Parts: sequence; C-alpha cells; structure tokens
Amino acid sequence: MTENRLMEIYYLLFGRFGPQHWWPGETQFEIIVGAILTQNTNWTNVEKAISNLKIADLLTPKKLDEVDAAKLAELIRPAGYFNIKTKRLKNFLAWLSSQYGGQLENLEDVPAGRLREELLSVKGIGPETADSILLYALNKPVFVVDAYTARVAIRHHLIDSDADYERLKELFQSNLPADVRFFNEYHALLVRVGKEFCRPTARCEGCPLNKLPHIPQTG
DNA sequence: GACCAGGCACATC
DNA sequence: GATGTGCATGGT
Repeated sequence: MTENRLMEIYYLLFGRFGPQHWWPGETQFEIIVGAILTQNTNWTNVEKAISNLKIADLLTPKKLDEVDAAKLAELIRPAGYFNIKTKRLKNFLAWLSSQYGGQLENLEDVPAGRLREELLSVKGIGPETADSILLYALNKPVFVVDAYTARVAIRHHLIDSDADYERLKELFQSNLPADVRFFNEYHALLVRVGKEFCRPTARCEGCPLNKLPHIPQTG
C-alpha cells in the first residue's frame, strides 16, 4: 500500500539523516526570497546572493520593493538568472504591496487554497515556489514537490515516470497526514537523499532506500 | 569542458 | 496539449 511505503521511506530517511532543520533561513521573508532564488539553482549559489542582500541591509519587503532593480540584479548575480529573478522578486513584492499592504503578516489568515491561487498568478511563481512559500514561510500543510521528489518517487515505482507536478503532490498529500512539521521534514529529507544518492549521475551505493524496490542508478 | 543545480514563462508545432 | 528553449552562476 502506497501509504505504508511512503511512511517506510520517511522513517528510513529520518533514521539515516535525522532532522534537517528546514527551511535554511532566519525570517519569513528570507525564506520567500530563497524560494525564488533557488529556482533551478544550487543552494550554495543562493546563499551567496542572500548574504549580499543581508550585507546591504535589504532583506525586508519594503526595502527590497524600493531598491533599484539594477542594484538588486547585481546583488543576486551569484544565484544565476539574475535579471529574470530580479523581475520575479519585484513581481512578488508588487503583489504583496498592492494586495496586502506589503505586510507578510496579512497573509497569515488567508486560506491556503486561495493564497496558492494568488501566488500562482504572480509571474515567476510556479507550483513549487508557491508551495515552498506556503509550507516553509507560512506554515500551511502543503507538500512541496521538486526535481528530487519526482526522481525518488519515480525510481521507487511510486508513480508513473510522466507524472506532472500536481499528481506528484497528490501522491504525498493524499496518502500522508496533513501536518506542517511532517511535510517540512519529509520534503527536506527527500532533497537530502536526492543530493547524495539520487542525482542523475550518482550511484545508489549506500543509499538508505536501497532495501526498497528501485531502479538501480548506473551513472 | 561537460554536466548539474531545491523552475518558470513563452514560442512553436 | 505536448515539446523545446532561454535564462546564468558556480561547483564537480
């Protein structure tokens, strides 16, 4: 049964890696900025960009909304795609400013489903970024799917290889208890095992999920 | 030097 | 509706 297999995977991962303490960010806003900057990008590059923003004392919605776009682009350059990500950050801030007075606390009481739709309407925020913001910044019980989640699920025969984002999300959300802490840890653990053992060219040797049925990686 | 990394929007068929 | 492409830096 899928539910039991998903729990087994969780316990194997947690037993090996322990708590991951996600999201790696000190404030709600830092988490949101990180969620946008990490799109298709290595986290270490994102850390450099966020460090630049901290040093420049710009890591608040108001300051980032007001800063010159060219300056912002220069600061986030290490995160890659810096021109498009500048626009995406500005798009988010424009939405926050116009719809919620620029105050993140005004998002707290908005139902998760409605908030997700609104976030998806912001150009540059897709399903993964929206769900990351909902779960990690706003503590809503939604499951975050990313490239690692998909790879692990497919390689372990939990879902068809052509499953889209929403189907992958449903796999986890409909078979697991909707709990913020649990979803937080589970996704973080999937990224951890993905980075160490489930990359396209990584080998399965030593993977804590090896005892489960899977497609052996030969790269 | 090629490949990869915690996506997304847009063009084209 | 499916498939392809641009966006860009930095580590392995």
